[in-house]
Amino acid sequence: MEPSFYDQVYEIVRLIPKGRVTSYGAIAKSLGAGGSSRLVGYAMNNAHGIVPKIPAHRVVNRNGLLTGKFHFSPPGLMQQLLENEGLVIIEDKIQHFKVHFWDPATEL
DNA sequence: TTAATGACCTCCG
DNA sequence: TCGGAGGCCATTA
Repeated sequence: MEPSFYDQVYEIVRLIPKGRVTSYGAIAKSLGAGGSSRLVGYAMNNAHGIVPKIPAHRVVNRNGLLTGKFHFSPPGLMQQLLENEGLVIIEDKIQHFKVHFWDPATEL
């Protein structure tokens, strides 16, 4: 099976350093997909059965809002994991998001 | 092959 | 400032 968009997304998410977060659009752009931000989220949907485990909790939307937290079980797990990384989450939104933001296109 | 889906992003009212 | 609708592209059935 050739490396598909999904594999690219998985690899990028796994490269996210601890205590850092990124956005779907940033990942898509770094892959050269630009407008395929939805594909990143769609890939995360399949990431539940991917190994090694994908730190999807480090991937949020452009506003730093935990839009996909409801896909976790329990839904509060995503916030809990981010807080464990040293991040601050209030009302399902990452505080100082731009400070903890990790741009794969820049870091890589 | 066509049609439908989606953990988003951006624009317009 | 807040809310709603459309568009983007790859994967799956």
